[in-house]
Amino acid sequence: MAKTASSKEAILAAGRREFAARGFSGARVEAIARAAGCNKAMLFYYFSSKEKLYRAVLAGALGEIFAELGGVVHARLTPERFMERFPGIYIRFLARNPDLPRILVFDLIRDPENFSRTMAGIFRENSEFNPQRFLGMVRSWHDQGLIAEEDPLHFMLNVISLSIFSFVGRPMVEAISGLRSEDGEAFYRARIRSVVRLLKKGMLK
Amino acid sequence: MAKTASSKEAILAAGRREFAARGFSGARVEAIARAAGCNKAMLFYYFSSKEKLYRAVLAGALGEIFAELGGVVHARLTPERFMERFPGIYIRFLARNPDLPRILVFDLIRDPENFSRTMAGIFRENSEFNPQRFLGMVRSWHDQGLIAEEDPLHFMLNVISLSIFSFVGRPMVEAISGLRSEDGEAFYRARIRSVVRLLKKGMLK
Amino acid sequence: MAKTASSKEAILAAGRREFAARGFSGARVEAIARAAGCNKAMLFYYFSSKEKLYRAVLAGALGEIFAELGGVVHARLTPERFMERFPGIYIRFLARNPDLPRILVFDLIRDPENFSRTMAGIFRENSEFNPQRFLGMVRSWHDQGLIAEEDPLHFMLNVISLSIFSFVGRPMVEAISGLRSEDGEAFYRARIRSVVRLLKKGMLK
Amino acid sequence: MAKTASSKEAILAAGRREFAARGFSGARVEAIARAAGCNKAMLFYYFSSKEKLYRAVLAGALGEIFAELGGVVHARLTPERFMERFPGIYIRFLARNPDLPRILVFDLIRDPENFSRTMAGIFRENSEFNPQRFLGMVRSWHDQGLIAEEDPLHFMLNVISLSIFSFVGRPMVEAISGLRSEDGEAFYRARIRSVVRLLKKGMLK
DNA sequence: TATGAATGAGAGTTCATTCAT
DNA sequence: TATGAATGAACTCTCATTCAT
Repeated sequence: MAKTASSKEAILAAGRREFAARGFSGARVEAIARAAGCNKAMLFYYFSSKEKLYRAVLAGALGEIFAELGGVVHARLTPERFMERFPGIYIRFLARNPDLPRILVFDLIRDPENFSRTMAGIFRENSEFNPQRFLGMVRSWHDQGLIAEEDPLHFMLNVISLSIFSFVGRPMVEAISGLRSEDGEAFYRARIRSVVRLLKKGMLK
Repeated sequence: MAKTASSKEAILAAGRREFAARGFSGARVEAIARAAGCNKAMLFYYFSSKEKLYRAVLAGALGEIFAELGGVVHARLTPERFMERFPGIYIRFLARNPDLPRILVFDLIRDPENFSRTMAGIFRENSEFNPQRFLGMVRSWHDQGLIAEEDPLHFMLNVISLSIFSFVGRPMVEAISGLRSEDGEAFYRARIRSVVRLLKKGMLK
Repeated sequence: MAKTASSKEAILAAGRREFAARGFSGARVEAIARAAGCNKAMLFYYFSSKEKLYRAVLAGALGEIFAELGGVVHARLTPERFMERFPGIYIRFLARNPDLPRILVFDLIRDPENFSRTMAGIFRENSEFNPQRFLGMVRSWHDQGLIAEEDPLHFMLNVISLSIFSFVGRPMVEAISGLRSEDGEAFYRARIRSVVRLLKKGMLK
Repeated sequence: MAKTASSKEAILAAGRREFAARGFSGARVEAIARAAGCNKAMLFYYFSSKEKLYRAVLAGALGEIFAELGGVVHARLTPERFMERFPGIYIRFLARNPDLPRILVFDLIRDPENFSRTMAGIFRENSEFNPQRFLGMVRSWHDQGLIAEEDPLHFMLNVISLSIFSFVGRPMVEAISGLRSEDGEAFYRARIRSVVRLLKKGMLK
């Protein structure tokens, strides 16, 4: 990487790519170091183990995602506005950072405990997105008769599933359908449109 | 495993569990053999490599899923009926076979090419579910003005995302929300209800 | 090593030599395997870690020593007879097995806790030498007015020091004195004579 | 360490402790530096290698020991006086500097050649203790019929073994006997008494 | 005199795979 | 069909040492 960027940052970035591509066990410390343009030993100098580097990468990934979410959620948000904006912001963000959903999903499967712990830590440190506040908002939407879904957990599962699985599941659906979707921009635009329509029509009262 | 089951079957079953829990690279041949109650060498005797055992496991998993799907899709299916039945069947099936979604998603990320190839092979051998026929059906639903989504790829992404991500994403949403969902049956019932309602209200015209 | 000897034995023997020559940290797993005529991985196959191999070596060394001691100590032993025979048997045994005192002393310094634990284990399994019985014997010798030293701990320290330090300390004394002692047999004979005389004259009443 | 002590001194002291506890190979340069309160690089700045630092530590240890010995040996020394005073002085000195016997014994085993060379160097620079003069004294004691042991090498081995092995062998004897000796002062007093009595009774004519 | 960052060689350990029986 | 022993390559990690400042 650029000589100006500190080695630590370079390792973190390279680790993110490698872990996203191969998962924790599949990733090679050697490959990460090479990609970061430095010595294997530096990785241990800064992160002391592959595991800890991985945690740092995961924490970074989650941190970015929730920083992004913080921007969408604010006091006077209506459910309509939320459903119009969230999928676009989220899907575009994941498209710009394709490693993120992979790392998330890999870890979600491999070690859910660790995932939860890391997330809890993120929320503690990141004041921009407050999950409790958001949950309260969803509940009040239901109480005001604005949305059909009364359980905020399922509300969120619906929203997040549609957004995040767009990425992971795309090859699956392509394989099933035999259709190759347009690459890049066109696909995301269509995807966002489809999700927004489904959410608004399906969840607003 | 049981002395009655052949070693080969025992290895396949153990492999499925191990691969689901740790992914391809994370899985250990030794652990699979031990769990199968036999010698490491037997694994190579029957499957000749870890990679080939993995492919057999993945093929088995996909085969089961599409056999299940075959039961839902038939000539006179209406979209309403499809949306009422699919999530329930699919979610309950995945709940009974929790290793399946994990293996799918792991492999989807790790090696999408292989995933597609394996799927294509499945379709060739498995006459019960014909994706092309199903796609045609979705298109005709749209042409008849029964559904809002014109692109069958996004139609399927919507349906599948909501079902499969229920499993993978549950710990994520629990971590965000701080809510522990009811375990097992109650959760699945609620999940199915929510997905069916969303799909019917959101995608039917 | 001989093809007939099992690899496990060969590794144990090679480990003893290597640990004696270089201590625990100085010893190289690679070197042990090479000396044992087998692959590094075999060492882990049988002993699972360098540390555990080391413990096995130490336990073996201690076991041999106490098996030897068991031969000297019996019911009707007089202190005179003990002092006449013990140094000879012990010194000759250590001379035949020069790795033993080195390993003992290395470990005594490095990890006294581990040393004690290992010894305790040896005594439990090795019925030939019963330290408690021997201690009782020493006490009764003093009560009968046969020996001057009333504390059995110091009695043993005296006896053992003179025997074991003959080996470790020899290069030290040679360096101080500038004298090169005769190698091998002649030295041991002289050493045994000197120790026996000192013990008998100095400790018998 | 203390800001007043120069870094060089601090490193030497820390090195002595670390080498004594873990031997040459077991000692870590990093740990020494940390214990000395300074940077790893400083260690190389002052001593240019781990090996050279070790030699400096060993030389220091031996120097202190022989400086101490110089005080005991003087022209008109009688063997009786020597045996009365030497064990006490030596044992108390080692008790005050517990790292010394460990380093000595570690090195004695690991690299006797180096040990001898270092010792020779010490004697050349340290006029207070002249081993040749002392040996002549022992020989003349024998010629005058004052002591039983005619070989000065065995005379010294006897004296030194009993003193130095008190430290190294103590955990061994405690493990054998199951007795925990009194800690500290009481043990040393008893040990000195026992050694002095044995030497005087056993070696004086 | 002091430091944080960097390095290369090599350490212990793991792992898929094969062999002899 | 089954097994315990063996292997070589690769892996994560360590460590003495050096460099730039």
